[in-house]
Amino acid sequence: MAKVTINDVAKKSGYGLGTVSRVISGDKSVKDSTREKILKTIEELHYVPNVNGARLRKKHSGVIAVLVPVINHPFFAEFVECLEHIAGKEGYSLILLTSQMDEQKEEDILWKIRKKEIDGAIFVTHYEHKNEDINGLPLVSIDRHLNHVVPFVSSNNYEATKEAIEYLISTGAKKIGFIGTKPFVESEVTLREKAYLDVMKEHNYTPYIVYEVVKHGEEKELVDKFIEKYPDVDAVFASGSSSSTYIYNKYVSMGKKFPEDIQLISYDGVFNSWEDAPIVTSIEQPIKEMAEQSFKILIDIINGKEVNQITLLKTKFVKGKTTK
Amino acid sequence: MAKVTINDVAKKSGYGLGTVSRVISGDKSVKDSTREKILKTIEELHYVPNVNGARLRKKHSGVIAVLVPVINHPFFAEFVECLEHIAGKEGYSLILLTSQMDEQKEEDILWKIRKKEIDGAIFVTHYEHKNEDINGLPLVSIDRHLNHVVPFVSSNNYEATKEAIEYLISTGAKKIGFIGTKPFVESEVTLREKAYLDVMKEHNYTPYIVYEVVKHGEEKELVDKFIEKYPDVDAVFASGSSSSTYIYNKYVSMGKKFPEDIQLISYDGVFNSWEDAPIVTSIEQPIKEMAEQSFKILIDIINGKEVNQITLLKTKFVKGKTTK
DNA sequence: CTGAAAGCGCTTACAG
DNA sequence: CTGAAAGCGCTTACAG
Repeated sequence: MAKVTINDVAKKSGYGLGTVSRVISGDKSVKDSTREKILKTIEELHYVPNVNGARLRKKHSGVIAVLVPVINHPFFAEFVECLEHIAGKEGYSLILLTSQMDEQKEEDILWKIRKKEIDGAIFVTHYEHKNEDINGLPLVSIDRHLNHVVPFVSSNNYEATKEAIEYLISTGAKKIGFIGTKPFVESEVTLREKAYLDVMKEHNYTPYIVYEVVKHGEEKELVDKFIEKYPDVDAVFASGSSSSTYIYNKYVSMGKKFPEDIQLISYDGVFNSWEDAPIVTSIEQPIKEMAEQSFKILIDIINGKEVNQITLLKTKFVKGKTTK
Repeated sequence: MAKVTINDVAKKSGYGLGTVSRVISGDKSVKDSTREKILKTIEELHYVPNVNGARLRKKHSGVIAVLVPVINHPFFAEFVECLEHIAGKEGYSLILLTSQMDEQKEEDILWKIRKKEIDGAIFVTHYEHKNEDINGLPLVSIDRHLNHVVPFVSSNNYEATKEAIEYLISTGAKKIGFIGTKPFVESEVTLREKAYLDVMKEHNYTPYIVYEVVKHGEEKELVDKFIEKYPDVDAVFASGSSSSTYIYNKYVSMGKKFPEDIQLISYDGVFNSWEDAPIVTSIEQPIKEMAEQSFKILIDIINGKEVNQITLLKTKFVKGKTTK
């Protein structure tokens, strides 16, 4: 049970450790008969290569990290799940970090790169970073253009929101409200509010808006506030799916009927598979594609390739039962 | 920008690399004035220790892994989130693996231990493992006694379910149904069905049960099947919270009133924070404590300490609006 | 196609 | 309190 190393395999098989290493890494330049013998020895000895030796020597780890504010949230959970799947398929391990309970995690992820624990990271950052801290590091940002250097992946927030609001107008909605969690920092997500305001202005509609910074998991407060402040709107746009179920239930319990009395559209369109079919009309983000793209871009950066700084992916308008 | 190593720090500061290493690791035996000088040099050089050198030498990685079937599920998401928080606080990195899309991940996690990528793992295993594959590895299982060697952490499934069913009986329920996802393998979770059947028998009640193996995310099928098969029950016990919202909505849409016409209790009691307050009466698992315990046990194993093979944590009965 | 050698960047007894 | 040396387990030019 003493740990067996590549040296033991070399000795027992009668070959040099270079050759053993080549067999392990799948190097083509090894004679078939040699490979077979070495493979047999590996089996006999129950040899398992130690990754830390390899990582030290090769100068990369085959590990990436993903940072999200929270994991128990439909969008982030789905995103991380997709990413884990892709990373696994491509032979990468995935380290998970959540930042809402501990801001420090955003720093941690940078340090993990510097100390060679990971080759790079994909993050949904909510805090500020100095350029000097992030420049040159293999990073991909979701929804946020950090410093015009770190590439980011997002959805077409502006256009999608604009279309949604215009759709509401086309159905005859007169008093259209907006409920949104304001990002801690400048981000693509802020374009949802901008699109809303732009359309309101264009049509000479009065905006009814509650848009504040709250933590994930506390979106309900905004909804309650909105309903109290603007009890008589006839349509609501919710920027973020996490509150849409709550909004829906709230109006139902007030005796309002969808879509006759009130309409609702939410961004994200993540509905938990254990709930009923999509009830709320929503702008569905291409989460899987976002995960694929951000992974691909990160790997390209790691491999020194050129990458696009901006990647905006198309959302899908999914009609549910909350709009006319 | 050439990478700076511990040697550079030693040279520039005028000390040996052993001393530099001691400063980095916080060894007390270094003179204060020496420490300061070396710290200053580290700063000047922007030196960041390479973990792979240390890991190779120290023979452990400071990384653990968690494996769950899926992450986009209230129980697992919450569990992983708690675990990530604890691991981070204790200086461990956490690798995430999800197995439902790819069974192979369960093997992967074992290999990661053998190749020294991680020091150990906590897993919610759904597949079979040979004893020879897992014995001696630092593992903690959730909800499942794999082989009477791997320690496991679970909740008091049997007692909690028994109490819940008896509660339903005490309120006058006569036709009590059970909807559950059957685990792929023997597990503590199977005790929920056993408790249900035991109570039914004891009271001479007829059991109405739908209990089948389905994937996470496909629990709805069981619900639909149950309702079709037993349309006239007056109480339902759902083993697993993931379908309780669906069950609730389903009966409501059928025109039934909770708790007058039908009662509902679900195991888990995870409700998403973005939904309304707990509506469904539930048996709430102490997820945070389960994460803490499994982490602690894993670290103890890694450090060669003795650990209990069985850890059953107490659930909490949370009365909602779906029971009398 | 294969071997011998150098070296990745650390830590840890050991000696003083 | 500190230094010099050995070694953790690999990979990769280099030479043949």
